[in-house]
Amino acid sequence: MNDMSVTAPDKATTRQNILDAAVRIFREKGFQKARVSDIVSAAGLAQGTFYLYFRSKEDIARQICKKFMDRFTRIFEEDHEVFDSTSLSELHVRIRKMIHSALKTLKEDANAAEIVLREGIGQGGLFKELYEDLILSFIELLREKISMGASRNILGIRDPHTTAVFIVGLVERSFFFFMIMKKELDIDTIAADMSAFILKGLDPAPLP
Amino acid sequence: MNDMSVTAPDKATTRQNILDAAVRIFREKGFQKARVSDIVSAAGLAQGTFYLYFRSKEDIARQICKKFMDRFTRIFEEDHEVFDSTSLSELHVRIRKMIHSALKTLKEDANAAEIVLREGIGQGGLFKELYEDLILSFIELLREKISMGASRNILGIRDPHTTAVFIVGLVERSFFFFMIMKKELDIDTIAADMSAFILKGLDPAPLP
Amino acid sequence: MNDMSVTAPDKATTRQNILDAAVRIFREKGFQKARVSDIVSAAGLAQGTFYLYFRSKEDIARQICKKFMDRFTRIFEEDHEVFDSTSLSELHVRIRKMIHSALKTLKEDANAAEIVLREGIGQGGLFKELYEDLILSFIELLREKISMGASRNILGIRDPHTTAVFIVGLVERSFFFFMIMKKELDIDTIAADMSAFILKGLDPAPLP
Amino acid sequence: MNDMSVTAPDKATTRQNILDAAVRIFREKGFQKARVSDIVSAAGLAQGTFYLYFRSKEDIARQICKKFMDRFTRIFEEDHEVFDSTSLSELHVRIRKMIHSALKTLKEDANAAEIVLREGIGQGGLFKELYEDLILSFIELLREKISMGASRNILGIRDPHTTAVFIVGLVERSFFFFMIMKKELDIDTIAADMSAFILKGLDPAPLP
DNA sequence: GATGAATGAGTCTTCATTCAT
DNA sequence: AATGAATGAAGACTCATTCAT
Repeated sequence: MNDMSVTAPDKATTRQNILDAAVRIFREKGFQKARVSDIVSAAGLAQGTFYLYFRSKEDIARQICKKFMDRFTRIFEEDHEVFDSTSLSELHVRIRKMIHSALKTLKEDANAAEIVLREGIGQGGLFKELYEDLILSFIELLREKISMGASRNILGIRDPHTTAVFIVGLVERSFFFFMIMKKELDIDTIAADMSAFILKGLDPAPLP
Repeated sequence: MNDMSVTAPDKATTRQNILDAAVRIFREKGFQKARVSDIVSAAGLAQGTFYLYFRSKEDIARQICKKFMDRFTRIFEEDHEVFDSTSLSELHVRIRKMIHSALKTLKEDANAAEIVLREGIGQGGLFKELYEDLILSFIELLREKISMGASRNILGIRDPHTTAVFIVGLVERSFFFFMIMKKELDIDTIAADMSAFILKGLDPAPLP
Repeated sequence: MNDMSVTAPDKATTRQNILDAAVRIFREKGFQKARVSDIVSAAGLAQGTFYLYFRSKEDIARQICKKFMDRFTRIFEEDHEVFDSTSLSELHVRIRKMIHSALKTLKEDANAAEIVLREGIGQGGLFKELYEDLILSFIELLREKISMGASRNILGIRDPHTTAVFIVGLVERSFFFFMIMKKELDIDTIAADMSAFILKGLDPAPLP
Repeated sequence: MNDMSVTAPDKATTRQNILDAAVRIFREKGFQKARVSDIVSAAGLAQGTFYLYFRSKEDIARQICKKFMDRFTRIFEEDHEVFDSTSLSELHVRIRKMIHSALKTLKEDANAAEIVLREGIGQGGLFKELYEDLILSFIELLREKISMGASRNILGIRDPHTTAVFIVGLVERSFFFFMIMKKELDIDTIAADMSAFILKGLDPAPLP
C-alpha cells in the first residue's frame, strides 16, 4: 500500500511464491522425494528463507492440502441438499449439478487435488488420517441423504452406507483417471454420464 | 519330515520369511519409510542376509507387487467372458461372480493388495507406471466387453470407455474402503450390492 | 583486513581446507582406505559439508590429481625445446635444466605427486588410465625429440622410443625413491647426476 | 600317488587352483577391489573352502607376492657377481646377461609381477613395506658392486648409491611399461638396449 | 527480512569371515 | 574336505534444519 510495496515483495507475496513452487514440486516428485531445496530454488529464494514462512516441509504440505480440502468440503456442503429432492427427476438435476461443481472445484486446483489424492492414499501416510477422515465424512453425508431418499421410496438400494461408498469411490477414482492420469477432463460430459450411471444405480425400480 | 528338516531352514523358507516380513513392514510404514533393517529384524535375520535374496529394497517391493498384480490379472482374465452374456439376467449372475472372485482374490492377499494400491497411487512413484498400466488394461478390457454388450442392446450407456472407468473406480475404491480402511469386507454382501448397483447403471432402460 | 574478515571463512577458504586435508589423508592412507570422515574431521568440518564442495570422494581425488598433472604437464611442455639443441654440450646444459625444473615442480607439491604416482600405478585404478596416458605422452614427446637428435647425429641410440621409455622410467622412479621413500631430495645434485648419466647414455660415441 | 588321487583333487591341487585364480583376479581388479567370492568362483569352489587354505584375503596376496619376490631375489643374487668384472667390455657382457635374466624371470610370471609392482607402489599399501624393502636391497646390492667398480676405475660415476637408484628405476619402470602397459616385451632387444644405455652411463670417460 | 554455509542424523549396500552341516 | 548360508561392521551419501551475518 505504501510506496515501498512496489519494489520489495511483501511477506504475503513471498509466502505465496513459496506455496506455488511447493505445489508444483510436490505434484512432480511427491512429498517424500521433493526437497526443500527444490522448492526454494523454484521460488528463487535461499534455503533459509523457507523457514521464515513455514515450520517444516511437512508443515507446508499440510497447509496446501488442508486449504484444498477445506475449500472442497465447503463446496460439497453447499450442494448437499441435493438429496432433499422429492422426485427422481428432480434428484437427477440436482445430482448432476453437484457432481459438476465437485469436478469443477477439483479441476480448478488440479495440482493440489493430485497431491491430496496421491498423498492421501499413498503409504507415505503424511495425510492418510486427514484424507481418510475427509472421505469418511463425505460418505457419512451421502449415507444420511441416501437414507432419507430410501425412506421416502425414491431410492432403491439395500444399504445406504455401502451405496455411499460406491458413489464416493466412483467419483473419486474417475476424477483421478480423467484429470490426473489422462490430463483431460470434460466436466460437462463426465458429470452427465456419471449422474446418469449413479441415478440408475439408485433407481427404486427392480432389476429386470 | 525327517529330523533334519526341523533344524535348518532352507533357502526357500528364508526367502519366504523375508518376503512375509517385507509385506508386513511395507504395509505398516510404506515403501519409503520402511527400512531394510526393519524387514530383516522382523524376519529375525542379519542385515546382510537380505542381500543374499534380493538385489535391493526396491527389488523386493517390486517382486511383491508384480507377483500380486500378475495373480490378480490372471484371475480377472479368466473371468472376463462375463460380458459375453446374452441377457441382462445372465449378465447379472456373471457380473456378480466376477466381482466376487476379484474381491476374494484381493482379500486373500490383502496386505499385498494394500501395498499395491497405496504405492501405485502414491507419488512415491515406485510402481506408479506399473500400476497405472494395470488399471488402464482393466479399463480397456472392460470397455471392449461393454462395447459388445452395447452393440447387442443389452447395455444402455453413452460411452463404454467412460463407463468402464466408472466401474473400475467404483470397485477399486470400494475394496480399498472396506478392506483397507475398515479392515472388514463381507465379500458376498458387497459383491451382491455392487453387481446390483452396476447392473442398474448399465441397464438399457432409460431413466424414468 | 577488516575485523569481519577474521571470523567467517569464505567458500574458497573452506574448499581449500578440504583439499589440503584430503591431500594429507590420501597420501597417508591411499584413496581406498581414506574415509570421507577422515578428511572432514581433519578439516574440522561436518560430514555433510564435504558434499557442498565435492560431488564425491572420487571427485576430490580426481581434482587433486588432475590439477597436479596439468601443472606438471605445463612445466614439462615449456621445457621441451631442450632437445632442439645443436650440440651435445648445449644439450647437457638444457637437459639438466629440464630435469631440474621437473624435479622442482614435483618436489613443490610432493604430497600430490605421491598420490598421483601411487594411485596412477596402483591397481586401485582410479587414475590408471589418466596417469598412463600422461606417461605415454611424455614418452612420445621425448621420443620425437630424441629422433631429431639422432637424425642430426648428436645422439647415438638404437631406438628413440625405447630410450625415451628408459629416461622417463629413470626419472620417475628416482624421484619416487628420493622424495617419497627417503623424504629427501637434493634437486641440484640429483639433477646433475641424472643429466650426466642420461647424457652419457645418449652419447653417439660407441662403447669402448 | 594312490588310486584315489585320480578322482579327487588333493589338497595341493586345490590350493594351487585357488592361487592361480587369485593371481588372475588380483591382476584384473587389484587387491582392494578383488573379492574373495571372485576368487573362489573363478576356482570353482565354495566361499568357505577358501579359508581352509588361506587365513585371509591379505594372506593369499602376501603369499603370492612373497613367493614371487623370493624367486626374483634368488635369480638376482645368482647373477650379481656381474660387477666383479675387471673390464668394461667384460662388464658389458655380464650386465646384459643379468638384465636379460631379470627380465626373463619377470616375464615368466608377468601376472604376479604386475601384482607386486602395482600393489607395491600403490597406496593400498598392502605390500608397500615388503616391496620397498626389496627395492632397497637391490639398490644396496647394486651400490656395493658399483662402488667396487668405481674404486677400480672401471666405472665413472659420482655417487654409487644415486647411480644404483637410477639403474633400478630404469629397469623396473621399463619392464612395467613394456610388459604391463604394452603387453609386449622383447627381452633380447630390450636387454641389449638397456645394457648399452646403462653401460654408457657408467663409462669412466668424461662427457665430451 | 533474507541469506546460504554448515550441520549430522539416518540408511542402504558391500563383503570378509565364520560355522553348522 | 567341502559347502554355502548367515553374519555384521563399515562407509558413502542425502537432505531437513539451524544460525551467524
